[in-house]
Amino acid sequence: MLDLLERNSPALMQLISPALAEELHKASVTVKYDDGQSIHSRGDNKPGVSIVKSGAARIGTLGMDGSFITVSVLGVGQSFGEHTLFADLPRTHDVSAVGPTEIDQIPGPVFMRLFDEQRELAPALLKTALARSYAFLEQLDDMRRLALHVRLAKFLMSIGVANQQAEAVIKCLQSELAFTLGVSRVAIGKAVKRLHAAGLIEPGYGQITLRDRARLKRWIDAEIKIVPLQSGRP
Amino acid sequence: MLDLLERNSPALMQLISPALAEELHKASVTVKYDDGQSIHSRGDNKPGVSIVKSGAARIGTLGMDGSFITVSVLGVGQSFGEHTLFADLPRTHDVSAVGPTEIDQIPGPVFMRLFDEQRELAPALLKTALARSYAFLEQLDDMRRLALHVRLAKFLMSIGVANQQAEAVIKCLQSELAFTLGVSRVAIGKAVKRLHAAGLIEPGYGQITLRDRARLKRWIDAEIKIVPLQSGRP
DNA sequence: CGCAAAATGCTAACTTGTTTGCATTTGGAG
DNA sequence: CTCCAAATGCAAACAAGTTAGCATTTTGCG
Repeated sequence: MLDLLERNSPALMQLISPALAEELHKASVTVKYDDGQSIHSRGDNKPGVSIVKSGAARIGTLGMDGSFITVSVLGVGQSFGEHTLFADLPRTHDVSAVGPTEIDQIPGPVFMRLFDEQRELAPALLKTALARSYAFLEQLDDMRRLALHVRLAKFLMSIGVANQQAEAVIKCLQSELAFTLGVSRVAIGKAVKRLHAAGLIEPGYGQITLRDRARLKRWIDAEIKIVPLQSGRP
Repeated sequence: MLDLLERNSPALMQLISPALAEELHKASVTVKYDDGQSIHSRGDNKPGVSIVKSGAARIGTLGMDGSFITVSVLGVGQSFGEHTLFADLPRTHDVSAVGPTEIDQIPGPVFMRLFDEQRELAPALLKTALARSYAFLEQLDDMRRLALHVRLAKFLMSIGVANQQAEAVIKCLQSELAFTLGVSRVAIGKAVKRLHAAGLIEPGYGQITLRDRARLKRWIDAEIKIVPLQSGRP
């Protein structure tokens, strides 16, 4: 499943020591879910933190008309639900399993006890919260500022990142891209055509090839027209 | 200045004890800015936390073409820049003063020392970070899901909240609303006309009157078509 | 291979936003 | 009170999204 936001976000479990990770796991109740099964519903009022142990969790909002808007898909090690403890909010989103999934559920009071005892938890939680906050903000900015084909290019770039070579083949359906970027398939089709016409990508059946990632990056930077950010600290 | 996001967000300084607030102030360097003066620029790499002592700070992104997109306007007691310490990010936005403004600047190492010593700081920071995160998310959701006139209604509702009576007069220009919601004045004009036609608001010169806030709320809930959230904890 | 299902391409009619330009209304300064 | 500047209203031409429907290409299965 493609995801716009969590790709570059750190996972809580990777920010803490193995010992603390084990503590968290021991403090939790592990629940198994089948594909598509509901983990939490918007409006639920049972405070606690959840951590994806295996599989993935789709976070989103279910409309009364049956529509569903995905906010993010969390992978192994990622946490959610912190806002029920620290921000006095109920569950704000619907969460469901993507594929067979195990979730470590840590009840509110238990988590708060660990939070008080284990000093390394606070900075790790802050890091995930702030990184997400920034990812959301960037997304908001992009939606206001950038044309769809530029947002698409940016997204494809963020996926193709793992690859070292200039060319990168991305296996994805246009309908998945549409869903992820929150637009229709037709609109994605047009955006793909534009990027193809610019010689940046090569569309295929169930895949898109980035022809030259360095060139694509330069093209994106030129389109975005704001100062590109460097790495965090020197 | 109207702001979409911070209206319902807690301010760091209101979440901590007066003693700790004083500690933070003592640890900081207070800098004065004139209206419009730049406080930070995107890409700056000087880690630290800033707190609005008086006035207000506009957070946004300046495009190379001169365009500026406002993300939020922070009022007295609100903090920013935490991500430079906890999330390993450079300054991601341009920040400038709205009116004569004083900012308490706390250098990174000093803030981290206080963070380690003062246990109440972590939960307060988490609360602000998570509440902002949720506000951004809701905003993203609304942009994808709701028509402009519904978003406008929701925003007017959030402003008129302080008032106890059914009617509430909101002093604001349509161009300010346009700026805040990130659309053109013409689009706001059309949205206003629609809400007026529905008998929900009464447009005026430099103001908009909410005719019946309870009815407006019901109308919004019906349009939004997702489960309205209740208060945080019972 | 041959076929059915899936994915993509494309068109048309429509909606809602943008920009531009100008007319009209309103409030306040002199 | 008069007049000017600001705010609002409105229209036209355009841009970019939506839904709906259907043609075409591709893949994988029997």
